[in-house]
Amino acid sequence: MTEIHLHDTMAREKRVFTPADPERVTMYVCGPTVYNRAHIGNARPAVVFDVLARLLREVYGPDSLIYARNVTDVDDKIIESAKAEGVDPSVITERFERFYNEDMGALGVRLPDIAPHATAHVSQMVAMIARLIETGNAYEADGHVLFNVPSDADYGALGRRDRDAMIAGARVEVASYKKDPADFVLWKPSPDDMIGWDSPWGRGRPGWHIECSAMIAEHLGETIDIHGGGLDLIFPHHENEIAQSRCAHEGAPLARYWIHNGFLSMAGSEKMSKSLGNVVLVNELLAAGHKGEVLRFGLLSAHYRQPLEWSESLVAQSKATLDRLYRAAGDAAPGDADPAVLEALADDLNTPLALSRLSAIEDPAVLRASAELMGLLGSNSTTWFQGAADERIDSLVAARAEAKQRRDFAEADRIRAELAGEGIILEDGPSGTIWRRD
RNA sequence: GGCCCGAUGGCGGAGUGGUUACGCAGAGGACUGCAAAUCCUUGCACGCCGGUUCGAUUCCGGCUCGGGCCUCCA
Repeated sequence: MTEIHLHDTMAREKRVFTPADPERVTMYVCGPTVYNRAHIGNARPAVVFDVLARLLREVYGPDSLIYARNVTDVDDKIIESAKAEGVDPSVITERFERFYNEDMGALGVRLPDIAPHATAHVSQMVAMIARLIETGNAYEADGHVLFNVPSDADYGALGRRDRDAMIAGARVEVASYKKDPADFVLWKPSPDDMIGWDSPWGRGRPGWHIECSAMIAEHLGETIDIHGGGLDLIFPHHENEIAQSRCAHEGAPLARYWIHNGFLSMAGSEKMSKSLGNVVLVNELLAAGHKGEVLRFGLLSAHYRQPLEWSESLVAQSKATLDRLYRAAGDAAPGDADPAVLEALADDLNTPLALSRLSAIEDPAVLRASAELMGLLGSNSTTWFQGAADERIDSLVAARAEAKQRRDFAEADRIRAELAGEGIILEDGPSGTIWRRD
């Protein structure tokens, strides 16, 4: 069996991946908060962990992985959007979850096995919060329930920061009801006109961090194999998840491997973020005519832990490379994957190396199977280059062939130029002329 | 301010204590009626300053620049 190595954020080094149970590998990735459309930076973790899921299925068997990616469908930003539109929050969350799945689907991201929704797990959250109060790790104050950070001696291990650093750097005013400035919210009160649930502490709604802890315990267990997400989630989100889960589960660690993807930035600027307004939405890129697979290739062109600068030229290069790979693959059915490609992926998901190894593959069937490990080259090449069939183009191509036959090159070139004006490129090969959309 | 990460040729991007991938773009050639595609050939790099070493892009230290996190941003 292929040995997988993964960089574990907790250990700060690459470790051999050994699942607790090879027949039931568990992975949880923090999914979207559904209140707006995904930008290309949001797509990076979705694509990266999609590739990891494919790798795990390749190595351990298709049915041996349980991959869960949550949907955060209760959140203050959602509440604000709903209020702004004068609709129920579910209208917002259902709309943007659909958009999210459409956009990610266009990038070749498969749906996870489980997509738990926060709103469907409030009772589990309430139970976990109650348990944390019991164990002395949480307390009720002013309608809120807070996790008491000093009660957890191991707090801060993932992000490697001590309490003084956390407090010294705090850029948000500390709420007066907190016993300790580092304490974070597990439950907060909701006014009557706001979405909320009844609880032992009054009507309210859960804090963000408890959602993931409760859903992981419900669907995957107390200790999972892999927990993933973006680098920015290390602190506070994952740190808090770890503390909640460990304290509620008698010290059982939440995850055995922590995997974090690096950030995507826009060329010449800083982090792409909603608050900075420098976002490029996935659906906008698609609408501009970029194929989802091209975007996927671009996202995989850098190692997942490296920073990635998104640019027009990255998209253009990705397309050029993918075009060449599709030509090489032709319409061959997938055969056996090249071990060198699998080996690159097994080495901490080294997709740039894996992609480069595709170039060395001579056999179309092997190329196709190897690329499919990364969710690439899934179409047949005719569809890739031509899209929908077009009789008008076919007949023009036929007319040009006739013109060529009678050596009327002026007419042949006229037709070729006419099509070129529409972005159609002709290629004369030994078996006739084929066309493609540029 | 604290913690963390990065810096490789025109561009993207692996990797390595000593012969330095691969792709895109460029140049030349073959092929083609001309192109396109393909094939062949080809130029181009390891941020700066020290140190360790027979030898450093690779290890160590410092610096510069860039990026991320510091309570709900992937």
